Amino acid sequence: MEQQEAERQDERNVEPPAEEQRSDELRQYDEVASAFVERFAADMTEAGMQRMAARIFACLLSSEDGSLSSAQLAERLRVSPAAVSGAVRYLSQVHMVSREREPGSRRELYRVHENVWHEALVDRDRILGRWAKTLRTGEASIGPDTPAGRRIRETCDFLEFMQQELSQMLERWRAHRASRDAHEAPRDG
Amino acid sequence: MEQQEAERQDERNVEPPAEEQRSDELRQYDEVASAFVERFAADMTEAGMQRMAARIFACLLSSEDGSLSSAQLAERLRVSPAAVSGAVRYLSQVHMVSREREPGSRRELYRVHENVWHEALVDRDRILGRWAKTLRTGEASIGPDTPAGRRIRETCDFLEFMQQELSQMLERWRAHRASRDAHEAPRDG
DNA sequence: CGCTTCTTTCAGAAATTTGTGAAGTTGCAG
DNA sequence: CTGCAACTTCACAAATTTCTGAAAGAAGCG
Repeated sequence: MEQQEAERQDERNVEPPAEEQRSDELRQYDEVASAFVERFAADMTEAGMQRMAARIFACLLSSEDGSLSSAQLAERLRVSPAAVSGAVRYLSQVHMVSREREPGSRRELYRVHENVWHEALVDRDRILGRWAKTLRTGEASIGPDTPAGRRIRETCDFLEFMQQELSQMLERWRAHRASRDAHEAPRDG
Repeated sequence: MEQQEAERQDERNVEPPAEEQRSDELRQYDEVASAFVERFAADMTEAGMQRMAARIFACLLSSEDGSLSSAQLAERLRVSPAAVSGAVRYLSQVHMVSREREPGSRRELYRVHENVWHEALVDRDRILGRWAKTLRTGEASIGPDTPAGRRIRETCDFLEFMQQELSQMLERWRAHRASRDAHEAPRDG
């Protein structure tokens, strides 16, 4: 229920012309990853996510080992460290990215949580809970026996139903993935 | 995965002091419904929905028979008809509100779709589909056998799993509701 | 037909969000 | 303890979104 106006950022900074020559590591990144990052970030943005947060998340997702430092992100996305900092804070708050410290270094690594989607759905669950609470209160104050009250209750019932289903779905996903992995990679175990 | 900064609009125009005296119909509205509308709208806004759209949706949801005219909405929410018009257009696009014409009148009624949530989830399904498509393309271009490729595929697999589950969930909801209604209101059948 | 009523469209003002540069903070290292 | 490297915070600038007033567009009614 919360996608935005559809299009918004089509041709953004997806400029391939590698100005002078950036760090070696980036050569490969510029080639293909950037295209994916910007496109997937656009999808997420359209669905209501903050743009910079979406870009950073996509960038981490498509990175070699799922984690990058602030400086690396700033370089790849061509934005200031400040922008990275702000977006990462947001992503941490919603449990999509975790921060870790490289032992003997001042570098901090941001990593996509292994089960991002699990985390994301837990948050979603929290949101649904808040909505349900508001709706129950509203139903009571408006009057449970009025048409409006009934309509609100119906909505609330649905949300609570969905909340239950959500956790069961995650259960099934874990099972699904487990059996899939057992089948596809029977070696090693 | 797309809730916003948490707080944003706490004390907005929830002013109870009824200026001079507005239309009779509004007396009751101002009392309690407005509080609910603004609060639920805030919840939805925090989850990423456009503010005005959220307010209008909440207002319709808590209205006597689930439908109001542009003028009524403008009056209740204290905004210009123009703002209503824009938000309603958005709500129509995402299938949360439908417009209907009162037969012998120039009035147009906006109505919350009977199964708003069904509609909303269908849209959600569409979004997931788009994401999955982007991810598949990305997986291919980045390389299915790279760590990043595998991570992207995992994400995609999950989304597609969720897409399937979504429709099954709606099925179960219909069953759930049907049995509930049959139990709670066995008369009339 | 033209008047009246209700809604939409459009240009622009206001408010909000987003991103930057610069200064500040933290912590390793010599 | 001084220096440096990496990240964060802050004030401000830019871009975007959101809402309004005014004018135009429909549609019933006399």
